[in-house]
Amino acid sequence: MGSFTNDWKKCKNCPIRHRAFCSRCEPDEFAKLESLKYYRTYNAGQTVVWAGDKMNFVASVVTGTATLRETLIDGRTLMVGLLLPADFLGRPGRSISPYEVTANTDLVLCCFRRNAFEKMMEEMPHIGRRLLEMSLDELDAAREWMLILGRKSAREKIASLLVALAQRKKALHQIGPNDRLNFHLPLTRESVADYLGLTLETVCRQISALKRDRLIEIEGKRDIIVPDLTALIREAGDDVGSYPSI
Amino acid sequence: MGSFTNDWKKCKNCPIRHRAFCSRCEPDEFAKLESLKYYRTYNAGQTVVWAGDKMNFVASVVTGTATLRETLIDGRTLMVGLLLPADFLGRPGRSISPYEVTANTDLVLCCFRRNAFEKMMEEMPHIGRRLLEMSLDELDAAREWMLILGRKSAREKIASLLVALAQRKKALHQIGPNDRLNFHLPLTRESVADYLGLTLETVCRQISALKRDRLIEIEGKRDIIVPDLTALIREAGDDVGSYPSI
DNA sequence: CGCTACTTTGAAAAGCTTCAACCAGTGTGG
DNA sequence: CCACACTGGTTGAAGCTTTTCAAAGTAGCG
Repeated sequence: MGSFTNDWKKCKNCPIRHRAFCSRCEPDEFAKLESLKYYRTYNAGQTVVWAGDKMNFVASVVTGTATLRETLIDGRTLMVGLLLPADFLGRPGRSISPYEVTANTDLVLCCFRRNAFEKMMEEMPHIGRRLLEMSLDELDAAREWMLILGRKSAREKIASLLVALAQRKKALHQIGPNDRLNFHLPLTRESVADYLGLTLETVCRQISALKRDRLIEIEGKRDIIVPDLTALIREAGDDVGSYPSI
Repeated sequence: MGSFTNDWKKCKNCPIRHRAFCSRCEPDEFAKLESLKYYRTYNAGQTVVWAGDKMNFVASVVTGTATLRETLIDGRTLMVGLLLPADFLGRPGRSISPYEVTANTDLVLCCFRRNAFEKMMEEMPHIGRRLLEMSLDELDAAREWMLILGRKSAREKIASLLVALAQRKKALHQIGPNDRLNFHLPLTRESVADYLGLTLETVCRQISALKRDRLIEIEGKRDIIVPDLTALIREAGDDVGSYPSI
């Protein structure tokens, strides 16, 4: 890559600057970060760490997405987390990763050696505070996901995932309440199954059923149109009122 | 209560001092904590906060246990967390509780007004750091629980819960590898079901099945004896090697 | 004694998975 | 260029697991 394509490697141009663990750092602190950070890139499908392996760095996702996956002895697996840009990977104070981390798309990580990061945390209280906030957000998200996994039917699970993706699209693209709401499903049917604790056949059938019942339309295999988000939220078993700005 | 029963109200005698958010505080910091803290007590079954309600304090569990519960519009519920002594309740920076918190047994909380706590966090970096550690532990636990909810069979779910309780008993009571391993199940069948995403009938049947298959023995309704923990771990679908000191 | 809360068990029904076949699109080597 | 394999997706039928509905047993307590 020519240097003119590397603008994002300066902290001040970094696309995740305002949401990552470093979002509250001051200019002089960014200088320190700049001197310690390094980038790693992975291709879609590559594994970042295996479950139980040592991981000597922590990182922010800069671009792309990664999945956290847990496995039982007999091979059954479940995705337990999805890392989006600005999300944090790794854990200060522990070197063994309890889950397998895989690049879901092409992935760029902004990395720090774990020891260096821990020392930085001591020096810059901003970092620890932001990291606490992010962890608590993830904890809330994990618990909401537990409710989906433990109590929702297959149809409700699929609807919940589609609602979540639709909400994200809405938030990112400032889509008005009357615009046509569409988005790309960034996962294979198998990954959806892995995410929701279903089999891929059940995922297929339920997506087909939602289409048949006119709750969604599908272009190609992966592009979803939601004609009536409120109806889809109801199908997900959620309270329409609990969502912002419907 | 006479003052002679209140020894635990001094931080230095507090039973959770070495594990709670304050575990790394210095003597002068404890003085500050002592001046701001106050206690609340709840009876078994009482609600501490309703989902969506404002909560103007944060707290440590001193004695007893509490449950975090999420609910769908039609009334289905799932326990998404179990707070044991030393665990933290509430969230700095947010006042609305996303879940219902209920006292599972008689419960004593060591409380701080949220504003006061947030100011304390600024002043004492120890607190934030310990809280981050605790949150990350909880996040790992939540993700492990997601695997149980999403991929395990009813029998495996029950076995997993019993293994977890057996492990806790072992850790707390220094039980040797050859001692008889028994513990009290601190939940009704209905609560177990709520915890594992099952119905209470399924819980009953699976407990009966485990008993029939000699993987557990039962005294009364709630006292469990585990003759062979390794066998029970296998029944839970877990890797025996992943547990410490079997 | 007769509540009430908790537990157990059975039978039928629903829901999801498993096994199997098949389709569509894409890339590859003869 | 076509045949072939490969990946991802769809659909059907049978079977198994869990839920639902129903009935009845047990223990603690006023």
